[in-house]
Amino acid sequence: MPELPEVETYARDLDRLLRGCTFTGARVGWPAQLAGEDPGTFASRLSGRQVRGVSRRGKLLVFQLDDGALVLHLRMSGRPIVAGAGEPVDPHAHLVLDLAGGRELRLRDPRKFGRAWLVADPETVLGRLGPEPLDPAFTADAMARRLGARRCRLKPLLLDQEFVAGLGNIYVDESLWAARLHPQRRADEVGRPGALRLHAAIVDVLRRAVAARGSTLRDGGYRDLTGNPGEMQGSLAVYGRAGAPCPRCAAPIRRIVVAGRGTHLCPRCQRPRR
DNA sequence: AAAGCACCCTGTACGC
DNA sequence: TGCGTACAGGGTGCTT
Repeated sequence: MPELPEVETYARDLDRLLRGCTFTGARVGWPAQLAGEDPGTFASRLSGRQVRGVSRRGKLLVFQLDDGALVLHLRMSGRPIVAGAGEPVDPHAHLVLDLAGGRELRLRDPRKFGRAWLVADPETVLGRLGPEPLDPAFTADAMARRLGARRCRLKPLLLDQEFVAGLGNIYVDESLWAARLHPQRRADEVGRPGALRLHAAIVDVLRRAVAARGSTLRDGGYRDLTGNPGEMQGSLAVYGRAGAPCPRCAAPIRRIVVAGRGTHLCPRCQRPRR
């Protein structure tokens, strides 16, 4: 569930809470979440490591340690929680990392898709990610050039983390609506004007979503570290709004399936070709 | 290169 | 109310 804005919110809050803290142990309830590593080895390697800072790359959380890094991917249902060691542990918190001083970093993840890596160099996990959309290096010119080299549809291309890092289903749909581009348009057919609109739309949508601390679509959906919902859901134009009026032209929003993913668009603003 | 599918898991929403 | 089914904000691996 968490995309770039939600993970950015976690990273900022975790950095404030955990910078300077030391891990003292780990309990692993679902070993597959360690990507093959032995739980005992993981726990002993993590013990004694101090958190230098917490940041985000794409949809991944990066805990820079005094030696190496802990990288977390929350995938569909992951949510980090910082709690006192005495507080009741949610049955879905399969990964619990002990902190000196009586606190714990817990990973609540009902679907168990989340992954944790303890690596010497975070680039071993992050190395294939595409550009950061909120970084100045993500330019409209580069966007136009790279779109022109691809013949696939816009929707799966924007979901591809090697093309651009951090976008997921919500913010791809929102960006395509803002840019007035149909999700099934071929990337090399949008032209320079389309590429410039798409670049501006991605940056604008993500900036607003970060400022709003993410989108919470339903109960049981995204919550920040404290359990509070985001505020972006009220500003979404198309995602989850099938049948509701387009904010721009009032035509009913439509939901279709593109590349196996639910996709929301305005059939009037986003024509298959224009 | 691009597209389609199975798969990894469980909770929730919805139709009957 | 209970039950079956489809679907979910992510990603990988394989085949065509």
